[in-house]
Amino acid sequence: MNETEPVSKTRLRLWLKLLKASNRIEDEIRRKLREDYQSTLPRFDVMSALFRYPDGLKMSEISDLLRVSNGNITGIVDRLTQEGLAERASVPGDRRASLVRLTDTGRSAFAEHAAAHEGWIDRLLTGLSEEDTAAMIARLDKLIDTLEDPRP
Amino acid sequence: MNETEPVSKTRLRLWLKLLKASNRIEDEIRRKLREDYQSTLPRFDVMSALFRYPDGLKMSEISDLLRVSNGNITGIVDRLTQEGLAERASVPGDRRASLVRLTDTGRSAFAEHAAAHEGWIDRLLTGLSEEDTAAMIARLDKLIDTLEDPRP
DNA sequence: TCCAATTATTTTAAGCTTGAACTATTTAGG
DNA sequence: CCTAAATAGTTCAAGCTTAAAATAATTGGA
Repeated sequence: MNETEPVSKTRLRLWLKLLKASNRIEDEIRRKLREDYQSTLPRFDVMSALFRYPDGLKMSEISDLLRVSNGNITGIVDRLTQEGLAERASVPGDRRASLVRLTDTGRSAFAEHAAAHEGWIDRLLTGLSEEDTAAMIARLDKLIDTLEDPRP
Repeated sequence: MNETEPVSKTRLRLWLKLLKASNRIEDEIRRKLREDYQSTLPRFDVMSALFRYPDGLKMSEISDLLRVSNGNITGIVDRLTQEGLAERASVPGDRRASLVRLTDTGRSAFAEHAAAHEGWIDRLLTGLSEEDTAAMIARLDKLIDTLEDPRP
């Protein structure tokens, strides 16, 4: 590649490769969730958040954690509760809010999905050495730090 | 981090960071496209593909390039043509197929969006050094190679 | 105590996304 | 030449996603 490539072009190339890699992995995860569990990645993400908080999360806490809109969470939680995987409970002292928890069924279903998910990722990333994996993690940490920094 | 972490956990951590970084950047790109151009990332992607092929692409060529379903492309191209940014033309000798091209309006709009897009990526990735950028690119190339390898 | 401002969630309209079914057309083999 | 199989694109149902509007409830200051 040309040594005189402007740094903005190099960064664009980095972004396109980042996008390509994450899209390829995500496509595979979505396919496996659908085929093996008749589920979806957004449901998996919501269940994952709820799994980490056994006492439950409020709707807006879920949307904050997952960085998606409240309206989106309403729809996903509606479907999870319809299928008996999650339930809404009232919040003492605040009739506006509701607390969402996984049911026992939901917890065990998620535990199985999560184990399988880890196996899929393990297989997909087998081609990277441990050194490359560690080196990527270190640099992604730096990148994430700069992305989260509110300074311009 | 614990030296004895299983390699599958390390790979899972890598995946989650990859996802976090690409989601943060993508969210910002989507926001800027909507606020500055009243456009969307899928439209940008389709226009980008068409921009690179001035003689046009068939519908299924667009869906192959972008790795999305034909039905999705139908909808996006419908809206781009309704807004005068693209047009469909017939394919000599094959009445099933159609060829999609950007209009002059579409070409100039995309050129502006693409220049802005490069500037946004440049700004978002400013926090990474040139060494780190190159090191990431090299490793993402390896990762992409393994993801594209059809061997199990 | 009252009420404007704020908050929590749902609803809405619009865009995107998939996989499957459907329609129209082309291709290839008998 | 004929027709089954394959192909190109559209339509459909269902799920996701956003931002904004709407509704119900809470909060805090005058």
